[in-house]
Amino acid sequence: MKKILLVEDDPNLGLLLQDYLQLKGKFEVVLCKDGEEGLRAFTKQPFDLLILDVMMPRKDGFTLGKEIRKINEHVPIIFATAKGMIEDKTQAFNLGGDDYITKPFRIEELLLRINALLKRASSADKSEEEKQTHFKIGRYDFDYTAQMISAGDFHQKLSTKEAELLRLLCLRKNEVLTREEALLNIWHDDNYFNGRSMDVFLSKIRKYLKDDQNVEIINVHGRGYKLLIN
Amino acid sequence: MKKILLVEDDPNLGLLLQDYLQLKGKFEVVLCKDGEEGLRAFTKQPFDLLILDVMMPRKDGFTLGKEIRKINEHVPIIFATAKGMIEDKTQAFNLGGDDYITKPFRIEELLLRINALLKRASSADKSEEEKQTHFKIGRYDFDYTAQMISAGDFHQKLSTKEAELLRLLCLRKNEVLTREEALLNIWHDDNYFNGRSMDVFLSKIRKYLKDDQNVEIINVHGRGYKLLIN
DNA sequence: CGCCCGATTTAACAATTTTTAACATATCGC
DNA sequence: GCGATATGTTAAAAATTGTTAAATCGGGCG
Repeated sequence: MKKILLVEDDPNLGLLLQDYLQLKGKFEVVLCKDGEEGLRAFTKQPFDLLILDVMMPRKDGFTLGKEIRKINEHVPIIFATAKGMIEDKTQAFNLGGDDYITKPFRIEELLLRINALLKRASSADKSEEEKQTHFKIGRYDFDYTAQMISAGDFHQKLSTKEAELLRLLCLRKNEVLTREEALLNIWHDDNYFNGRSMDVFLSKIRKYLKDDQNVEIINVHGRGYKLLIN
Repeated sequence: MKKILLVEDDPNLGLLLQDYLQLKGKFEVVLCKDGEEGLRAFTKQPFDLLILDVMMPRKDGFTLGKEIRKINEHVPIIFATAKGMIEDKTQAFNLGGDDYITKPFRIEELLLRINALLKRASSADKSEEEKQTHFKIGRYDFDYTAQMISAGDFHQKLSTKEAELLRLLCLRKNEVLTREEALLNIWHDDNYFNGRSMDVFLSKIRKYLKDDQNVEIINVHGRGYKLLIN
């Protein structure tokens, strides 16, 4: 669960945002009522994203942002600013891949930006291997994004779960993909029923790949599966 | 190159403006001589900006503007009005971020406002990613502001919701646009009926794009949609 | 006002995807 | 080999999505 630091001096707005982001956004939100408090919170625990009100007593949002940048170069920041304050000041920050939003704003709009920034941040630190979307499986080509297996003019569309499972197998090809890893990755919960569901998908995927004798998904009893190629 | 629709009944002024804007402004300018003709042109092809004379026979500029706003919420409009006509009437429009200019005006003044509006439309207070208004979708061009899909001389007008949904898909192309994100963004409320409504729009958009085999909107079961290009 | 029109929503039904259930088979420790 | 557990396969049930048509809404116009 992602953790957000929200620094906003207006308690009405602050609490509203906190509630909304916790409920709708499924985030853990720490609320601070001024810049000083915000800085203390930031030094004490890690956050995935910061939302800083610009107009605040004691320490304004831009100042706080600059201080935080000295401690952490990468954490994404969203500045909430009144109209007109934008042009000059934000320039300093826009380089860092941060964002700003002008008050008043729709709360859905804020959620959108949060997700966009978090996504950008997380895709940046994904390992090369996890970005791979095309796989060669014997004589088949598997396009994870398009959810499609092809071989010559043969095309087989895959459902989302089929594609996700096959992708994990490919990433671990010739090694064991544990049932637990697959379940946590795709179903986000390792329980009996999800396990049985996965078995059904394994069965389907094997059917799709049955025409190439050099491709096989074998079971490693009690541990998981291995995609063997050649 | 930006495309402007100019609706002006005085042929002298109309041709003069058209020439000037094409030469100095580097715009493509379509000239219509009354409101009816203007509305027809607007529904047939995409425009980045409209200049409407207010005093016109058959259908005046304000009426035309209102009708156009019904079909398209976003395209920027400049009204050319005689002195004194301004205060009351324009109020209805000023909300939409439109502009007006009083006749007689210096032509440089008009050019200035055009550029200001175009810039505002594209940069307002939005984050980098959200500024984009033109998208290439396979062999189609999608103009979000004009709410129009084009390919060669084929033009398909989109409703507001259609355009917003397609825009979100474009912003996330080849990635998942979650149902929740789309619903919060466009409907501002994620519930069963809005979800079903969205499904209907998806279906429509797929029809518009069906003639390019390289373009596909696939479902990611339980999560959302992916716009695949190539 | 009542009518028309297009945009959107609601409803109905079809198709697809995923889960659950049922039963068959395999593996392991003993 | 035997019982317990794990896996393979198929089919039915449940949930989600696709599509089409009808109902509704709201603005313009006579």
